[in-house]
Amino acid sequence: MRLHFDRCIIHHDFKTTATIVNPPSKPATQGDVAKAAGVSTATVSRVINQPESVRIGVRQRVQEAIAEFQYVADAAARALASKRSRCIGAVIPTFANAIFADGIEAFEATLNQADLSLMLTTSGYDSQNELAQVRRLVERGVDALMLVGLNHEPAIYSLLQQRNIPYVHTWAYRSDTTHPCVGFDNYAAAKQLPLHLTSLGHREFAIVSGISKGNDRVYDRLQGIQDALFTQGIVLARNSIIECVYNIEAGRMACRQLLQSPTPPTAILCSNDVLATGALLECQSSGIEVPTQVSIAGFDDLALSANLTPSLSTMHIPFTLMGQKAAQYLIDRLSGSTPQLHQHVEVELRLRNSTGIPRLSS
Amino acid sequence: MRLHFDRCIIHHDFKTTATIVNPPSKPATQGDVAKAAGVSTATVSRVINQPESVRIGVRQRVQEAIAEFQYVADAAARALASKRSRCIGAVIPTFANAIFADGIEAFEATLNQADLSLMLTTSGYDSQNELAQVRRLVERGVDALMLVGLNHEPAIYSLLQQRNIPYVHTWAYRSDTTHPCVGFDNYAAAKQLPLHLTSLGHREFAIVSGISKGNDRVYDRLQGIQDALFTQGIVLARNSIIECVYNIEAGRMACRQLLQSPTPPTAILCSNDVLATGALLECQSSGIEVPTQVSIAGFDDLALSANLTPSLSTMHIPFTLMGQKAAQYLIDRLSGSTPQLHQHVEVELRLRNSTGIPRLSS
DNA sequence: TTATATTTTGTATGCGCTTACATTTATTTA
DNA sequence: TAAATAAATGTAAGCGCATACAAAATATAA
Repeated sequence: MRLHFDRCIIHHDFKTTATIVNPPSKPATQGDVAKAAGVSTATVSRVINQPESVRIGVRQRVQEAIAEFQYVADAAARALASKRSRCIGAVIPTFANAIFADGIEAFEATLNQADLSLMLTTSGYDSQNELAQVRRLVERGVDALMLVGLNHEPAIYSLLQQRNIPYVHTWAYRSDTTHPCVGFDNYAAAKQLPLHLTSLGHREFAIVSGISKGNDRVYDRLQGIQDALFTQGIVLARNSIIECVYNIEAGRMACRQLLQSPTPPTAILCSNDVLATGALLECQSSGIEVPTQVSIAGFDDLALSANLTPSLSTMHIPFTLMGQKAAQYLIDRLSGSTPQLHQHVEVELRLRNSTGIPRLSS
Repeated sequence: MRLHFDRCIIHHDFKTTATIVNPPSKPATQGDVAKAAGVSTATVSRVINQPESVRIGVRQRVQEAIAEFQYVADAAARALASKRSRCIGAVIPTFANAIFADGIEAFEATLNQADLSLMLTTSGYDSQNELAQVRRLVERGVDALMLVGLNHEPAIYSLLQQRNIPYVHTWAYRSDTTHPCVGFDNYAAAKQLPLHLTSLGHREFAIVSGISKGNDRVYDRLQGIQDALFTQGIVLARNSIIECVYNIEAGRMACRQLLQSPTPPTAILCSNDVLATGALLECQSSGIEVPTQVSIAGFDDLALSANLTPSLSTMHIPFTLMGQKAAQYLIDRLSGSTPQLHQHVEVELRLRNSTGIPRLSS
């Protein structure tokens, strides 16, 4: 559990092993290995790419030679000759807030298991920027691509079709689209929390949403919330819906603004946990009690959410599973099979302590 | 600020432009462009790689042909012929908690400006895993590599030297090392907060640290804190130092354990904001007032930290600048120049509301 | 055993680009 | 204006692999 006390910095450096540092000579080529093993380069290539097709004895000889030379096949040459880079591209909106962390980590891990590498870039929630990033990835020769959300610049698709590059949409699900997707229905999922709150007796709502323009996930969540409320006979006033960027400060400001209204809501529905966290923290810092004075709900179930006080009621998304399935979809596509075009993952309402019965209306 | 109300999901799809979807014909090659422009492939290559070396008239003709064919140079072929992949690798411990978000985002942006792409992988804070990831990246033919922290498996360096791949360490700084680094002195930085707290009158401390084994940044911070306290005549008992993984739950548990002690500390020093956040949230949920009952300090100044109540006193790190400088170091190395081997970025103490004078000792 | 089918291995071409070198064209100098 | 010099362009040789096809080795059938 602890280190012994020590006033000096003793970097526990890894022991500098006595390995002779190989002079910066040229790395061995397939030809070197072939010569050493007494076979042709074709055979070396085969033991690397389809070992079963080489007789066991020969194969071992080659493998020994490979080990001896520390031979590593040149990726560029392989890519050029095979027309496969074994790299997959992905564009996510941002690294911030760890919104995409779990999904991407799982996506990459699954890819790696299939000996595929990930090339990850960010768009900053900007569709033109996304297009530029996709273009960059295509130029890099990625074999397949992952995109967050359903709506993207058409130029992206022509780029992809032109080169016949498989792709998949994630973080969203829709069955009535020609594009492959792996995710969940943001619209349907977003309906659940408002319905829960109306069942608790809430009638005065406000929404803190991300920027819906150009972002189908945000848009769908926003619509889902509004439609759910509408089924309960509730229609929100203009100033009860605030759209802002996904960060905590924005969530705080939006919350403050809503609570300063002459008719403050009894429940604030946020389309993302980052915004909900901001709202919650704003309440904390201004002494407003949650959920007794106002209920707050989020969406995404980030790591932080369950640990806030009060813990945040939110929608849990199986990001890890989603990332794995998205990766598997592309792997399958690349292997020639035709996986299911639309894949759904189940979300789950997590009712915690930031939501409760409404205060007595004033 | 808002959308008009609408009960139907209207995905504001991008207009499906009437662009004829190019048949999946083969992408144009340099040869096609050359023929169309009436020049040799060498000239096409030149207008792409060193436009100034081609006469303006010819250059334009070639550029028109490139545009007409929508020609994009094949990355694999370029890499094979030029022996440069224009890809840079990076291994970070994790995507979680957004600890590395700002730094990596800046690192990638700077790389992109130099027409370099990033290949990002995670090690899960495991040095063997890190080695495996580095191996993967080297096999992919990255031109250079970025590594977080100072201590790594020696095998990594032999791999890199063998192939003469430039690399840089980040998130840490040390002048007495042969390895290039861009970052800050974790040891020196970690000393500041404890000294501030002793100046406030604190004498009873506890530390919540990350796992120091195999992690030089955590180790240095831990030593820095202990050494700073030592200069004030304070030596911590074994059970006042807790090492745990970097997540909020762990921070909460550590905090709970410390506060349950018969002689609870008046100040808890955390080597990271994630742990500090956990500690703070634990205090909130168990009704312990911060800083009146216990002061809590963090390290890193994550986006969340300033928004907690009370806001977290912590050490601000210029992650964006650090990422930019690290990228620039590699860009310079690749361009043949010899940038400064050790580059330092300034950290800054951010005293906020989670620290204060100690409670009356019981 | 021989003829035939099957598996294993080698030969040789080319993936699409960069670049050293040779050649041509433009520019400068005397 | 011609000769010398400099700049622009073309020629052609790979870069290191994968793979179609041919050839050789082995297994199977008759």
